[in-house]
Amino acid sequence: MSTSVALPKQYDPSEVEARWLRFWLENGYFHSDESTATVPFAMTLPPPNVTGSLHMGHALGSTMQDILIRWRRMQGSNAMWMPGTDHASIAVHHLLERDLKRREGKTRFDLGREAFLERAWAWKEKSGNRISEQEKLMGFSLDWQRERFTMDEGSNRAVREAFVLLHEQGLIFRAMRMINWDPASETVVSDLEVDVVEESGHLWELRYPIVGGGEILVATTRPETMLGDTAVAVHPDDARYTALVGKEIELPLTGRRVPIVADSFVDPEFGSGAVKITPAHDPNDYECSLRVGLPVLQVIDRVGKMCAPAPEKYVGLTTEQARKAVVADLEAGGFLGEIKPHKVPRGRSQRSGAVVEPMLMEQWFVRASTLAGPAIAAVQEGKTKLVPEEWTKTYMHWMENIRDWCISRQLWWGHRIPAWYCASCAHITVAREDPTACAGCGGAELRQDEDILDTWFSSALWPFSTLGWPDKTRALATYYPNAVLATAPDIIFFWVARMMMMGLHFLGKVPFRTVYLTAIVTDENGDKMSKVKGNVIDPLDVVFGATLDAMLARADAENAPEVAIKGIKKNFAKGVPAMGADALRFSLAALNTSGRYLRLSLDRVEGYRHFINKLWNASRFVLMNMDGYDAARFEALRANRGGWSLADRWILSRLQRVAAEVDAALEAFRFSDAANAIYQFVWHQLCDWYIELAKPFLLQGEPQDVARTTRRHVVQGVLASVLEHTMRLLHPFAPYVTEEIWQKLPKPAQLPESLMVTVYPRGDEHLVDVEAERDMAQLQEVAVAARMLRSTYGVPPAQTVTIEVRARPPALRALVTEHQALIEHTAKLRMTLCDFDSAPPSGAAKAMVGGELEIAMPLGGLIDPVTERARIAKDLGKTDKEIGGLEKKLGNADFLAKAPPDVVAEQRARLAEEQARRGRLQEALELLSQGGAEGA
RNA sequence: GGGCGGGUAGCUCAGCGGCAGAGCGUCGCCCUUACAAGGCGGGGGUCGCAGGUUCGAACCCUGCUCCGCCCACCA
Repeated sequence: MSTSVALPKQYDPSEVEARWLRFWLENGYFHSDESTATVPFAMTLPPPNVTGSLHMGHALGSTMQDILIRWRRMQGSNAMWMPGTDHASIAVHHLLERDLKRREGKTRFDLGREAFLERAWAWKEKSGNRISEQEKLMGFSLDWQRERFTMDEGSNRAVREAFVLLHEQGLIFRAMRMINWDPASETVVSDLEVDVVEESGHLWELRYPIVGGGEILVATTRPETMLGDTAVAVHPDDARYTALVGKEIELPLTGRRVPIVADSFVDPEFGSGAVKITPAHDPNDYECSLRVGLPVLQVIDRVGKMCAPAPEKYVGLTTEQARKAVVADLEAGGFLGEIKPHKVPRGRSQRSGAVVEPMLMEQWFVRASTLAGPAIAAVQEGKTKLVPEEWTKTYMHWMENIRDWCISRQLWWGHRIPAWYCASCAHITVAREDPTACAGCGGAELRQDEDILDTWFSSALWPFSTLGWPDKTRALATYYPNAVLATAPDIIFFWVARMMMMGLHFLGKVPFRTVYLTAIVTDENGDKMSKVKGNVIDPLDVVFGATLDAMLARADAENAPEVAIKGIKKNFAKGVPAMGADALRFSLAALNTSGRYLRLSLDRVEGYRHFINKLWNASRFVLMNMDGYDAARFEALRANRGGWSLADRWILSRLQRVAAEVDAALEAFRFSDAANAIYQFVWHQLCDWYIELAKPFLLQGEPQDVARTTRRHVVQGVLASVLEHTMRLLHPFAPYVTEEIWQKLPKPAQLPESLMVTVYPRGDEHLVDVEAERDMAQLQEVAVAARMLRSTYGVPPAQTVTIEVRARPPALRALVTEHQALIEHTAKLRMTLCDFDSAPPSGAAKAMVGGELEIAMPLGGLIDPVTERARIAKDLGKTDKEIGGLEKKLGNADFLAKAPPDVVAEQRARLAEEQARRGRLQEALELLSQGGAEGA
């Protein structure tokens, strides 16, 4: 038997969350077993960068994943959620090298490869698991025993295996290509890592003297590259230049002579129709040089400075300095024509921000076009579905136009390329184990390729490398393919597409059945959160709270710029209140509609914190009233349906409906629909109505009053049971508060130790009570109408009013009579039932419910005829408008002939109701005019 | 230059052929013993513009317009 439990009036998440997190972890509830026979449901967490800390994008994505995994686990699936972190090659370099520069004034080259890597590992050991700790605090039920890292032994082995296999198959190769060079990080970056921005620059016109007389005009946005020119090209059909093709020009400043060539890529309409050709530093020019057969002269080096064979005086200058010098010298020599402002697209490295230099270099590539085929087919055939579906086009478009993927990087932190060059022959040995001899000539003098692999190479293998591949493990057999991958749309190309290609290639199966693309979290103004703008809402600040001073101190420690400090002061003037993980999680779910962006503001989260608190207090109320309750006895009463009221039947029916709604919504990844359905149920059905209706029955009566005691027991049981099931429904969204409440609720003995391993409710159609829902809805309308009259006339709460209810249909009369107490309690007044055709007292305020029930509130002299007339006239106006529309529709022969019969019948019924309503309202208005005249 | 998404209440967004909705904000009344982080009630919309299809359009089609985003080697 249960006794009352007292809870604090305000919910304090901090203590509760820490306690249950420990409990879940200690009891291994997050762990999954690949040998379990139940249906597997596996997901892989997109591994965050080891450099990172949890940001709102992670919080959103991971909350949606945790909702799915907790939901499926409760449904009985073998739910596995794989955690891990990514070594994030460039990001780590960036961070460590910046630090090295600041503290010791050194570069990574001063330190050397080995020493640098030592530091990197030390740093990783020290701060690499910070983000995992943060994920735990959010309540994410990741299977921590499986936690992996993209540079751990298993991943290393998978990377080697994949590289070697692809190389054997000719899908990885080494080639001289035009690549994107980041001179700040001194590495190649892939096409995806370059952001092209249109910047304002200039178009310089250069006048190249032709050998033998005359000149030819060329235009360029990068005059400094002329030092590497090896030709001038014109269109072969351009009559202006036909005679010049084959002649040479005297390339200013260099003393070189280069030919005038014809190539059809030249647009005769642009500028002069002649273009300078710099094969080493422009992709177009390089292509042209291949077609025409021109030498390639590299005049810009790895750090973005001019180098030989550029003339001595320019060597060592940055491209920017060189530009000034070259322009000045050209001008001095009379080689400069017009200079016009011009928009130039400029590629910048995403990570370093440096202007990317197109360079011709030998690098390793993945032949993506071959791998893309199956990845395209799999999506076309629906083996993998993208949700929301719109993203399919984006994926397809990119895949169909995919280019070879440059995978080598001139960095140190990462997977070193398993290729060895031989001192005595040209053979390149690619091997799983470090070789001791050249596979070509047997020579012993081998040198391993200095480069490492693009971080995304190991990420591409992640869905199966984490499950033991290349070994054929039980885990791989059970959890591959994953059920769902949830990630942000900005890494569809970087990651999703590449996992699809690699997964299909190595396993012959798609890596996941559904890709759920999350929204991008922005601030309340729709701006992307950025540290520079100072508008970043840190998820853990929301959970634990943060003062403005603490936020500023943190920004200062990160050397945030002045604008960021200003932004923080403006956006977080009062700091961030502590709201708990549940409030944040629920907010993210409730605001996550199918749009591409999710605007988050602290106000919104605060609103949902109110919801958590509301739930807390409703539970408090229930627990305060559980004296003498016995769950077993209730189950017996439930079996024979003894003593059930309309309200009991109604709330239980509503519970079934909300469970069905949540189930359907989660199946369709409609998280906001699911969250809002629960919100609506808890607040507006359970709290606003059922708990209010329960109150009178919870009062302790005389023990010998058996009927009353039984009734009380039923109400207690309904409350406890509905609340218990509500906790289950809500648990994936707000795991902590629901566990806390659930543990305290009186409940049948056979349930497990934790809410998170109970069975998730599914809506049961048989338990939906249509009649109870319909009756309850009508009674609610009556109560609401009565409250409206009361509120309109400002009847003081202390004043007892008796309303008169007039209803025409006998069933409605019976319903109202039977549930008089319900109406009186919820509208806080007394009521009498009168004959429909009897006249209400003069000076009564009136309201209609539908067309056949009227409420009259006698107010004696208190009624204000002006207010009342205006109110009723407005109501009448609306009704007239409705009738007008309906009559027009029903008067239309086409409508009657072509619309489905049920629609026609429905419209007829509505018309009848509206007409009845109009009659009654008109009467009221007339009566009021007489009464009003008398009164005045 | 191509492609994608969006314009619905003051704000944020659902609805995507059959009575225009929610949350928040706003206004009025109320400390009614679960909750003032609360209760009750009210007001608020030519569904971006113009055509078309349909018995019927916020919803489907066409054009226009404005706002985002992604892709693209034009000097």
